[in-house]
Amino acid sequence: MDVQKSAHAPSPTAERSRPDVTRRSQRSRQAIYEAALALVAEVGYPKTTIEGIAARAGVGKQTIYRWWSSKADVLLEAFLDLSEQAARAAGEDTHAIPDTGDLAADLKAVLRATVDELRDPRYEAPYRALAAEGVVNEQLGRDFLTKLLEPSLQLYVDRLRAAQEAGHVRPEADPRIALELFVAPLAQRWLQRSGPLSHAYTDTLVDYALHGLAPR
Amino acid sequence: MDVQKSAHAPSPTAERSRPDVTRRSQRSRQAIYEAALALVAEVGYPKTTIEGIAARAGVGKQTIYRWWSSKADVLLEAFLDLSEQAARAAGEDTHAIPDTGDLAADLKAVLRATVDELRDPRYEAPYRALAAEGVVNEQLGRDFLTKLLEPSLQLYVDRLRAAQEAGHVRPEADPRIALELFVAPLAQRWLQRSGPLSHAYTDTLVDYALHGLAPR
Amino acid sequence: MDVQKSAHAPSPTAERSRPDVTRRSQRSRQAIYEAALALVAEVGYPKTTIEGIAARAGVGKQTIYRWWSSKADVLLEAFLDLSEQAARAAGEDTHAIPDTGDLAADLKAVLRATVDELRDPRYEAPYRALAAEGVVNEQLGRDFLTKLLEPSLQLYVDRLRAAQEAGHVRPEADPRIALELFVAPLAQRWLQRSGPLSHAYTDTLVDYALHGLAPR
Amino acid sequence: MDVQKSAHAPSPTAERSRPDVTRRSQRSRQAIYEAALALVAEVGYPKTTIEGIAARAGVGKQTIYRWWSSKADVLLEAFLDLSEQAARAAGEDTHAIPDTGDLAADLKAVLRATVDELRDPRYEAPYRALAAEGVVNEQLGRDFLTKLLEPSLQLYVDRLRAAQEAGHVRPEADPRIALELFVAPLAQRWLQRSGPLSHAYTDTLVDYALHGLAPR
DNA sequence: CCGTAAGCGAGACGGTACGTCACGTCTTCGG
DNA sequence: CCGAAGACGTGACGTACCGTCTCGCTTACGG
Repeated sequence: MDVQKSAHAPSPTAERSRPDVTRRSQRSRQAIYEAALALVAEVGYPKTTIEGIAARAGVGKQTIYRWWSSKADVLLEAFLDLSEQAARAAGEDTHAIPDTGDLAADLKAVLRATVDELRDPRYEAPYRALAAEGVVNEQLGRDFLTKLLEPSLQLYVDRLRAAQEAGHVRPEADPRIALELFVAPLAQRWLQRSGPLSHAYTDTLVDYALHGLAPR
Repeated sequence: MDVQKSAHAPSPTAERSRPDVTRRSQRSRQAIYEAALALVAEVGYPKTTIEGIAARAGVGKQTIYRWWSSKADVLLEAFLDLSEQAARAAGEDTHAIPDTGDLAADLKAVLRATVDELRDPRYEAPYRALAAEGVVNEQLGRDFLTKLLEPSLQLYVDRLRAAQEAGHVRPEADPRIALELFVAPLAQRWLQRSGPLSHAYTDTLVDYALHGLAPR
Repeated sequence: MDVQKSAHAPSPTAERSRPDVTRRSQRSRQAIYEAALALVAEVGYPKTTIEGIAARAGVGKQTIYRWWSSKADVLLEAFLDLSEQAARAAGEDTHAIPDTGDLAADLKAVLRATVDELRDPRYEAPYRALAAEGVVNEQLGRDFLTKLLEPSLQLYVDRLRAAQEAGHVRPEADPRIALELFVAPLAQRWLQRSGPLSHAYTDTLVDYALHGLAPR
Repeated sequence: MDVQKSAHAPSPTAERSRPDVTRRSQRSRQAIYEAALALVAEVGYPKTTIEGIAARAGVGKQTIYRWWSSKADVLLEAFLDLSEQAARAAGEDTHAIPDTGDLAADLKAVLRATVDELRDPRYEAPYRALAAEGVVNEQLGRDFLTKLLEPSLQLYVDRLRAAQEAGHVRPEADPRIALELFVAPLAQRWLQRSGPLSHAYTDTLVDYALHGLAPR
């Protein structure tokens, strides 16, 4: 049966006729990523427009709308792509947290690297833009969190668990919360410009978080 | 006397023809505040437009452009006005942190109240919008910080210093950094939706921050 | 040959990025013409706005700005289009001046027809508007003259020259000036409402012009 | 004192509370006339605004709205004032048409003077503006006609009647129409820029009009 | 190996909002 | 109470982008 299928079946599996991924132009995709990052860096996120990205990438607007649903979406993918490139360029486990046995030292080292990264002008503009958009746009916020932040945070969870097993952290402490004690203040300062970022600052955070504010 | 004064000295101090503040319509100003807050709550910040605010407030666009420089600026003032009203309505020392002698209890009480406030739908939308805009727009970010956040943070600084004098906090700890240990994680979770907000959560933060993660 | 031409030479002759005429929507164009003429007739030229035309035509403002430079420009083209349609509808030589051998009779016939046309409410409003705008706006005035008036005036020149050859008009008379003797007074009366328009009036003009005011 | 004055009786006699003419500031009036004429000459009629006139005249907007009903109205009065001044400056019967007994010569002389006047840059801009506005705005058109044009035209009527009595013009000719034969073409050429203005041109008009186009 | 259907660059289209300008009204002060 | 000043509600301006929609034109595949 099904003799007369006649299938111009537009969507094999998809519910909403997604374009044919195999025919996608990688050339255009890369050009769009580059244009998006460049524009955000040059004129800021709000003045970055889809038309502007298309023009700069030498691409039709439809090519953007075909593959992404919004400006924020383009930028998120562009940023992820940038991160991957950077990661690949810098060798494998760039962001894995070392385990020298000295938890405080390991955390300080990683946070110092983070501070340096946050100051890299290539990252600053798009990162801020994504963070801001995520605050207001729930869908993007979730994507930003799961695709970009969670993987890094998981590394802290792993390291803290190892420290617990080694008896360097209170066994009943929840690592998912514990890591916020030094990560959140850093993020906050950077996002809100509420104070200077420095290695000394993150070192202090680690000390306070590990040993508490109350006198021993 | 002074018959031939003729002095129509227009600007006593002004640098560039600012409108005459004494003639400002308080009626319009209030209507604009209300419209702005309502729209942000109803349709979200990005879909809130100056034209929309003007229409809803029954006001000309120019009346907005005359007194504010941007949508964010309007919203910031509207929010400040809302806060002031709320403060006046709730009696004097609403936000002062109590000092019962038990620092942990006092902090937990305040943070629980903060959690409740962050969940108030009247505050959520505009607060998020302002926080997001401040991330990307440096000028607004600074205003947001100094006018809205700093006064609250200062209360923590004061309470922490009192605790230091009472010997409940290590004397060498910097209160400005110390407060970030419990304030920043809460802010972060709320802004990034990276976890549930609850009284239990903030209680935990206070415990971790005061006593540290390392075993005693 | 020419394998690597790569020449995407964008503008062969163009001076400054004119829109692509081949992609122009004829549907919109006609709708704009109709809306413009209707609005001028209904509310008058000064109260006719580009926004109004766009709204009535169901068209974006930009579609007007893309193809025309001003309200007057739209109206001029709309009026030209209207004239062409009317001409096509009325057969070929509508406006050609007949040559029965009796110059006075021929001129009177044509001027009577002109009087009737000037009273047609479809023509009155846009025609007045264009004439008025042309007085003040030199560029439009020239367009109005060359595209709309000159062709008609040329018909008078032709007829007068034929009359000269037939010995019915003084051979040294300049037809370009001569025609003004009966055309200009009619135009003037109509534009300035300085007197009633009637067939008797134009007949009189022709008589005066052909035979002069001085007694014979 | 005067605590219970309360009398803000708005309109003592008038049907529509016209302001008290006796208190009118002549200083402001003159300043407004000058500003209006200057602006029309400098930036053109459409870009001349009431606000601009008020600012340039050092006058409140209300002072203009109190005494005039529209921009066109201001300009008409300003122009009338200018004409009167010019007339007063140039002695009495400037514009009276001479009667030397030679009608053609007299008309040529007057029309030559008119051509010269039409070229005076002080007159050109406001005159054009008023003529154009009058075409489209019936009320102003009538005022323009009766206050500015009719008095001049009447002079031609008078001169033509005198010529009729002297037997130099056909007795059955209607002077009101006859004058249009040379006045309208000149006006038309000037308004529509449909040809050069020169003394030779107006001379020709007079010859054609007086002696006709048909061969004698 | 050739037709056909996709992705593509381009950009016109119906719209919405922008930020500015001028309108005509209204209110405040000073003379 | 006139007049200078100018804030106000209104509405049009001309521009910038939005997201959708054709247009040819490559370009890869499947009969």
